[in-house]
Amino acid sequence: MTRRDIPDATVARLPVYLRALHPLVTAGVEVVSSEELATIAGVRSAGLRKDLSYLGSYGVRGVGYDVERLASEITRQLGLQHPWSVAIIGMGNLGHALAAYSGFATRGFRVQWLVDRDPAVVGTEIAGMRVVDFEQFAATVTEQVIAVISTPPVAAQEVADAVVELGVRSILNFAPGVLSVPSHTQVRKVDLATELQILAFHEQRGKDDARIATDGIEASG
Amino acid sequence: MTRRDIPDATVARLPVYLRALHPLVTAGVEVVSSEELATIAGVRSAGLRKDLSYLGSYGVRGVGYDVERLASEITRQLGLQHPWSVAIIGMGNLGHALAAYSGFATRGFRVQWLVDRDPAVVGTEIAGMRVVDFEQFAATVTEQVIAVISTPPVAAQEVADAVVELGVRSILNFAPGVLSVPSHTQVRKVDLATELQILAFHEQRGKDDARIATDGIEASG
DNA sequence: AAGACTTTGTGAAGGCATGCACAAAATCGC
DNA sequence: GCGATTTTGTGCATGCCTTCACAAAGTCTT
Ligand SMILES: NC(=O)c1ccc[n+]([C@@H]2O[C@H](COP(=O)([O-])OP(=O)(O)OC[C@H]3O[C@@H](n4cnc5c(N)ncnc54)[C@H](O)[C@@H]3O)[C@@H](O)[C@H]2O)c1
Ligand SMILES: NC(=O)c1ccc[n+]([C@@H]2O[C@H](COP(=O)([O-])OP(=O)(O)OC[C@H]3O[C@@H](n4cnc5c(N)ncnc54)[C@H](O)[C@@H]3O)[C@@H](O)[C@H]2O)c1
Repeated sequence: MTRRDIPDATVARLPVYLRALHPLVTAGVEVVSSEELATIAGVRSAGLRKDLSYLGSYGVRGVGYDVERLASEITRQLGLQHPWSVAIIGMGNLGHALAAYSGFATRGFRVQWLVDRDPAVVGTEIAGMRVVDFEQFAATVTEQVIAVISTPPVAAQEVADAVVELGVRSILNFAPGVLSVPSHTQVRKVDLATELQILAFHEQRGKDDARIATDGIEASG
Repeated sequence: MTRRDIPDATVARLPVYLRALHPLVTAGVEVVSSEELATIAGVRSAGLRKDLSYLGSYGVRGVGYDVERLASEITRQLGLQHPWSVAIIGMGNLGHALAAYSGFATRGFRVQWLVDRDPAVVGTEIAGMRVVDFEQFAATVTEQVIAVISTPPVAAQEVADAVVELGVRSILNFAPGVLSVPSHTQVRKVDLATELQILAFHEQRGKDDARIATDGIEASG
C-alpha cells in the first residue's frame, strides 16, 4: 500500500501540494480538508484525494488531513528529506539568474557547482560561489547530483554526454532541442519560446474559449 | 477539415515540430518523411503523422512532407505569421536574463516592454531597452500583448490582476504559486523547483526505471 | 449511546492520448 | 502502362487520467 505505483500525473502534482502546504505549516494550521487544500493548490478536491490516496491513508474521515504529517509524507515520497546537490552548467544570462535564485534552497536543493568553459568566466564569483571549469567539476563531484544545462543549444548535447559520463542520471535542460541520453537517464526540458507559442495559439484562436494550464490548473476564485 | 479541433497534446507539440523543421528549411531540404522528422523532434512517427493530420493533408504518400509548406502551415496554425508583443514584468535576475534572451525574437516574439516598480530600476537600460513603470506600460500598450510575470511571488497576483485589467488574456508566470484569473484568460506557469522535485522523485525511486519527459520525449538515438 | 453530520477513499464511467497496423495513394522502374 | 515500393492518413484497441458519486469511517451533539 505504501509502495503502490504512483502515476506520473500525480507525481507532477505532489510538488504543487507541498508548496500549497507550506504556508499552512508555518502558520501552525493543524488540519486541512481536501476542499481547502485543493483550492490553494488550484486543483479539484476529488483529484487531490485520489492523488493523496496513492501515498497511503493519511487523512481522517470527517476531519481532513494533518498538515504536518501530510507535508512530511510528501517530502519523504519526493525524496526531499535531505537536499539534493545541483550543478548549473553554463553561466551566461540564465545561469546567473539560476545561481541567484533562492527558490531552490527553500525547496530541497543546494546549488553546489557553477560550471562554465569560458576562461573569462571561470574563477569569477557569482552569488557567492566560485565558477569552475568542467574538469574541476568532474574532479570534485562524488555524490548524486542533478545537472542543470544552461549553455547555448549547440553545446547542450556535448554537456549532456559529459555529465552522463560522470554518472549523472537527472538533467534539467533549458537549451531548446532534443537531447540524446541513455535510457536510464531522465531529462526534463524547459522551453520558454514553446510556452509562448502555445499561449499564442490559444490567444489567436480562442476568442471564446481559453482556460488550459500547463500541468496544474489556473485558479478560479 | 482545416478547422478541426486540435487536441491540447498536439498543440503542445507543434512548437517542437516547428523548431525541428527550422534547420531543414535553412539547409534547403525540400522534403522530409515522418520518420526523419520524428527522430529530429524526439517523438514517434505515428504520433507525428496523427498530429499533422489535424492540420489537414499536407503530406504526399510515398514521398513525405514539403518542408517549407509544413513549416509555414504550422506557423500559420500557431498564429506566428506576425510576431507577438511581449511585456516582461519584474526586471530582477530572471527578468534580466529573459530580456537578453535572443530565442524569443527568433521564434515569433518581440519583447516590447520591460516593466518594474522599483524606482532604482525604472529608467535604466537593459538589453538595449528602457525599463518603464507600470503606469507608462499601461499608457502605451494598445495591441494584443502576452505578459511574462517575473516578479517575486508575493507581487504576482496583483500584477496579474493589473494586466488582466489592461486587457491581457495570456500570461506566462514564473512566480511559484497559483494565479486567480478570469476564465477567458490563460495562464501557463514555469516552476523550476517543481521540475527539480520531479527529477528527484524519479532519481530516488527508479534505480531501474527512468525515462519520462516533460511533454516531449527524451531522445533515443 | 445513538443519530446527525462531515469528509475521506475508491469503484465505475467517460474522455483523451498513444501506439499499432494497414489500406490508400503516390512515385519509380521497366 | 503496370507492378513493386514507399510513405501517408486513420480506424481500432489499449491504457491512462479525470470526474462523479457514494459507501465507509470518523467526529460532534445531545
Ligand atoms: N536567457 C534566457 O532567458 C533564456 C531563456 C530560455 C532559454 N534559454 C536557453 O538557455 C541557454 C543559455 O542562455 P543564456 O541566455 O544564458 O546564454 P549565454 O550565451 O548568455 O550563456 C551561455 C553560457 O554557457 C557557456 N558555455 C558554452 N559552452 C559551454 C560548455 N560546453 N560547457 C560549459 N559552459 C559553456 C558560455 O561560456 C556562456 O557563459 C541557451 O540554450 C538558451 O537558448 C535562455
Ligand atoms: N531567478 C531565477 O532563476 C528564478 C527561477 C525560477 C523562478 N523564479 C521566480 O521568478 C520571480 C523573479 O525572480 P528573480 O530572481 O528575478 O527575483 P528578483 O527579486 O531578483 O526580481 C524581482 C523584480 O521584480 C520587481 N517587482 C517587485 N514587485 C513588482 C511589481 N508589483 N511590479 C513590477 N515589478 C515588481 C522588483 O523590483 C525586482 O526588480 C520570482 O517569483 C522567483 O520565484 C526565479
